[in-house]
Amino acid sequence: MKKNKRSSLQDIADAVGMTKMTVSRYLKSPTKVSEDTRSKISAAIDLLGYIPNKAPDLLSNAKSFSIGVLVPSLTNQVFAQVIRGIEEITEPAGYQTMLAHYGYSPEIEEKRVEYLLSYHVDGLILSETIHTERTRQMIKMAGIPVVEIMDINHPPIQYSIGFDNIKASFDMTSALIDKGYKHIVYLGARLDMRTKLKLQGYTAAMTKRGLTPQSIMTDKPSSYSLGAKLIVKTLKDYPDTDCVFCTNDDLAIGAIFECQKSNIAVPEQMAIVGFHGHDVGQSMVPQLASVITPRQRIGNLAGETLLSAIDNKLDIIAKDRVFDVGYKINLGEST
Amino acid sequence: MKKNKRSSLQDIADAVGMTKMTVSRYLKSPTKVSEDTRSKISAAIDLLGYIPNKAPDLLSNAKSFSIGVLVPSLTNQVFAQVIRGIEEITEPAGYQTMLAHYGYSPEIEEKRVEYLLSYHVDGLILSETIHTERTRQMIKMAGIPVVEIMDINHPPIQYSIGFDNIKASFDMTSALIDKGYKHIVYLGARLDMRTKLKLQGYTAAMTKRGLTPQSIMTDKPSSYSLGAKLIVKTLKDYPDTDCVFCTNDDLAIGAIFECQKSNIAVPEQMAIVGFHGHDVGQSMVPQLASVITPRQRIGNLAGETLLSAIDNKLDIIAKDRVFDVGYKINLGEST
DNA sequence: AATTGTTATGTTACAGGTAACAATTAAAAT
DNA sequence: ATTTTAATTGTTACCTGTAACATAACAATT
Repeated sequence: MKKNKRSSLQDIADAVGMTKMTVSRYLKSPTKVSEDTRSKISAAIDLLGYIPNKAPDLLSNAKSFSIGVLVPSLTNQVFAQVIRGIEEITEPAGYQTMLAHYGYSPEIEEKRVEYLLSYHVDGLILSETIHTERTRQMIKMAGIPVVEIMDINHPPIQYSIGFDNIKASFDMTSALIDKGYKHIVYLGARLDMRTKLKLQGYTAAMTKRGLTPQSIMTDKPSSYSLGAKLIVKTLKDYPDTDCVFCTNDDLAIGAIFECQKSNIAVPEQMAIVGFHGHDVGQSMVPQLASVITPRQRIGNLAGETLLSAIDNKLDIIAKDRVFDVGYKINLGEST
Repeated sequence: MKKNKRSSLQDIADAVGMTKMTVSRYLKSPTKVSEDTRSKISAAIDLLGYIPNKAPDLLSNAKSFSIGVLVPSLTNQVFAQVIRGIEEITEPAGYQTMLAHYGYSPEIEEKRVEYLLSYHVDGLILSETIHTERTRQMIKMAGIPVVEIMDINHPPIQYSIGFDNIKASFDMTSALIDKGYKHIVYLGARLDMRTKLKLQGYTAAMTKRGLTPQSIMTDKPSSYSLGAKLIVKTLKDYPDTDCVFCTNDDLAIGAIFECQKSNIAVPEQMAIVGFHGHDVGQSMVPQLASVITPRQRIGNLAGETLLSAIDNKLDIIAKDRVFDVGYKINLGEST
């Protein structure tokens, strides 16, 4: 089943009685070889079935026309949209995306960065601002452009594109307080950096307005069912609660479903708020209050920045390495 | 910013006054070099920061310990779960996943297959049974194991793992008819093969029971909002409708939300049914009726089958190349 | 003292495509 | 007829790690 090795340029060349150089030329710029040769090589390729080989490209220091994209999770729709945004830019420019995920762990991220660099990607997009020391060292050694996305609270390695999670969370909390809520509880899952930043913003807003911050945190991964569990726990631990601010939409939607099951009126008895503005939440009844973040735009900008950096076109932006895309507060129908 | 080339084994070797062969030995099996050399090389690597290089591996015909996984879409949660299932098996076995998507297009799939093969993946998992001629030829030439997943209605290239979309759709439709629904409309989006197979099963069941199959099809990609639009169109085009069978959960959930907005009682006035059994649908109120498919299990089995084939352990299964994982009909609360 | 065994390291060759330069041939210009 | 130019193809060298084999140095055994 697997004996006959795939054919190389040499095999094609032998078949037509020429050198592989000529075959190489045929593939890269057909007009550089004679009409006659062209058709002979074409026939030989049809017969023998040539599959391109990336190995020599990597071996020489040629551009690989591939970029590495690292996201924490593939099940998280937020990143699916970011990826789409990236590829909208990089695909038309001829770059292949090498995608990997690291389950929110800096150690796994390190392994993934090594993996991507071992394939000589021309640039890297990371979804995190926290990295291991070796991750940073490898990136520096590789000497390729890097764009960090999603949060802009840490100084970037090179460029960063995202929004201020602390401020977003602060603003949403303030808006909820303005609307009259007094007992707002923050629900956090998967204790990654962004969850912590949002808690920080929430806490600051509550404290500033003389209210007591209260939170329920778990390191379990987010899911609808976890949202359901957390709202139950909230009602038990903090019976006065009139609003829950969830670290993401999945938790919030799960919480709403649970309230619907238990006949708790949303928002009359319980206001529920999420983060990011997922499609589900925005389409559902009641429409979920959420911090709407421009995921696709982040992807677009990350792609553009990376490509510009790869092409050394970034002297101008060099001073302005952090790009804030902002966010929008939507109080929806669930508050 | 990008002058200093990353260091090669030769650079490390030069730094400690040895040949790169010794450095190579140190990396692969440290005990093969002397204690003294070991610490010197280790120090040099720390200083110069060696990043592994896949190029020579690819160039020689060494196993790459990578597998290619092709999914139609990353935004589709179904495939996110399949991927998780695959990696649960392949990661611990030391294989890296090279992931690519092709937007339901056989032509793009062809490009992606070429891309993956150009990186010498050891095996391939495809989410489709329809491929271009060149895709098939390349796979044959490459001589690597291939597993096709999701549907088992077409004879596989080598192995296939999934379920019978026609039968699943037939069974669900029959169950709906049994429950008393008479005017069931099928809603289809993104007219890929599986949508068509499901329509086929639906049509067969309706016809068999003396009912008139009616469908609304669009080639737009599935989304919640499309589900909303389609239910509106259904009510206009087929006012008698008492049940809609959607080609996937996204459409169904969008339809339910729309009904909730328009005060159409689900299921009393309109029953709504989806396909796959997404978390959202299973958690929501009312719980969505759906064909529950074992996505993660498909991934697990695909991973296991592929690894076995890579290790040439599949003489036994060779006769039994199609694996049916089945499905479950859940009539939920939305019927 | 001569032989064998062991350990550590070195040498050579190879995988496949392409840049850079060289060579050949035919056609065009003097 | 001779030189110039253009078009086409060939040659060489290179990128990097490792398998396979070779060698060196020294310890252990007879």
